[in-house]
Formats: sequence, C-alpha cells, structure tokens
Amino acid sequence: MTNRPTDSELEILQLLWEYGPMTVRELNDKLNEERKVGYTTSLKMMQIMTEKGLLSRDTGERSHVYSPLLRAEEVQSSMLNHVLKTAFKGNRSRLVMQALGMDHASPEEISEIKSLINKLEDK
Amino acid sequence: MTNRPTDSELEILQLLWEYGPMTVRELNDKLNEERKVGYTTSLKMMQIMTEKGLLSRDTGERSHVYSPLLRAEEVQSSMLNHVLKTAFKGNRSRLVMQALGMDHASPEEISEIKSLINKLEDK
DNA sequence: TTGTAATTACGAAAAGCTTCGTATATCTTT
DNA sequence: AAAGATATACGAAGCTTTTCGTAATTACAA
Repeated sequence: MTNRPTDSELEILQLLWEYGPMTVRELNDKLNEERKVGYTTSLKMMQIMTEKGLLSRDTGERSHVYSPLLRAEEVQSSMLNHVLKTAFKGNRSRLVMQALGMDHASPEEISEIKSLINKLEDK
Repeated sequence: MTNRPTDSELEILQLLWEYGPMTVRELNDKLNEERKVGYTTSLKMMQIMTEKGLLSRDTGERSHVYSPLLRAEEVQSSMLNHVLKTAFKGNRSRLVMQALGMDHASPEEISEIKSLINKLEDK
C-alpha cells in the first residue's frame, strides 16, 4: 500500500480529518453539500478504503462509524514526495520556487515561510 | 484538458524534455534503460498522448518524430497546484513547510530558497 | 524482385476507479 | 405485528490507464 489515496478517497479523508469519525450517512450528507453523490456510492468507497487500510470502522452500532487510519500530514507528505520525484525529478528547490510563485504568495505567507527557514537553519 | 498527465505519460514527457524530440524507437530504447516496455506499448502511449494534445508529431518521415506540447514548468505547476488544492486544501505555507522538512534539505538548498524569497520580497 | 526488417494502425484484454441498483437485514412507528 | 424507513452487502456497468498482439504498410537488402 502506498499511502497515496485517489482524489475521491482524499475527498473523503479530508472530511473525516476535519469533522472526525462519521457514519456513512453523515459523510454522505457532507459530500452532498458540494456535489451530488449517491448514498451507496459513499458506502462502497468507504468499504473499499477500509479494505485498503485507509479507514477503520467501528461496527458496534448498526450504523458503522469510520475513522481515518492515516494523519493528514502523512498523506500530504506521500503525495508531495511523489510529485517531487515524478514531476520535479527530485529537485526540491524548484518545487518550492514553483510553490512560492504560484498565484501570488501574500506577504504574510512569505514571512511565515521565512521564519520557518530560520528555524530550520538553527538546527 | 487538464495539463495533468498520468505517471506513465509523465515518464515519456520527461524523456522528451531531457533529450528533445524523438521517434518511438528512440524513446522506447530510452525507456528500456529503466524498465522493460514493449515497442507497441510506447507507440500506443505516444499516439494517445498526441490525441490528448500532450504531444505533436511530425509525420514527414516514415518514422514519426514526437515533441512535447507543454513545457516542464507548466506541467509541474499543474501538478503542484492540484496537490496544493486537494491534499493541502490550498494552504501554501504548509506545503512549503512539508517540502522543506522532507528528508533533509541541504544547507545549499536552504540558502537557494532564502535568496529566492528575498527576490520575491523585492517586488 | 522477392523476402526480411521496421513502422504504424487497430483492437482488445486486464486492472483500477467511480458509480449505482438490488437484495437483505434491522430498526421504528403506528 | 405490519409497514415503512434505514443500513449493509454484493455485484456489476462504464471509464480510464496500461499493456500487447496482429495486421497492414513501407523500406531495405540479397
């Protein structure tokens, strides 16, 4: 297993990270605030994600409660690493430059990044 | 069209970016330096990529010559933007922090990034 | 010039992702 | 207790991606 969910899986993970463990019904309702998704579609996705080891579920009640098995940081790291390897051929600086150049980084973002770099340097 | 190639397509684009326009034969040879790929597999991929608008081809000679239609920077930007949106929910600073924290950024990389930030600040 | 090699075109199989319909089981309400 | 609502399980269709095999075409070589 690669720690790298598909886009649809990621959509579900984001909701679980934001709102905490949920039943299929609850999650499907959240999903439908953004786009139309059938109930059994959400159910199937979450069952598959459980098989894959992306979610765990508590079957104690009739309505099973699903929880994410990975933290957001882990998934972010996997996905970013993958882009770094495949699209940037491992060139981290260029990736960061791209990230900084995208749209317009606000002055606040830039100073946030600067202070982070200073912290990194201290070590 | 999304400017976001699949991993296999990206593998082909990387070779074209690095070595310039190539025939299927040439590209397939390059690919096979890394992993076993059938000739018609490469052919089909490149035909599909042409349909998708990822490549153009010169059919003037018997062996068609393929060129990338996008620059590496465009694809990198698309892919990074996508990860930014889906995995990081648009939080650019966190993305950059992740990028800097991965493995260990070398002192050279850090100073490279710092000087880039200073340039950005000047504007 | 006739056969061998190289190239493109085409179709299709296998695998993964996304979506949903139907069947079955379990509550809840009247 | 019967009827209706709600949940899970299961299977399968439709797409996309990746991989090749086979056929048809073109060039080359003996």
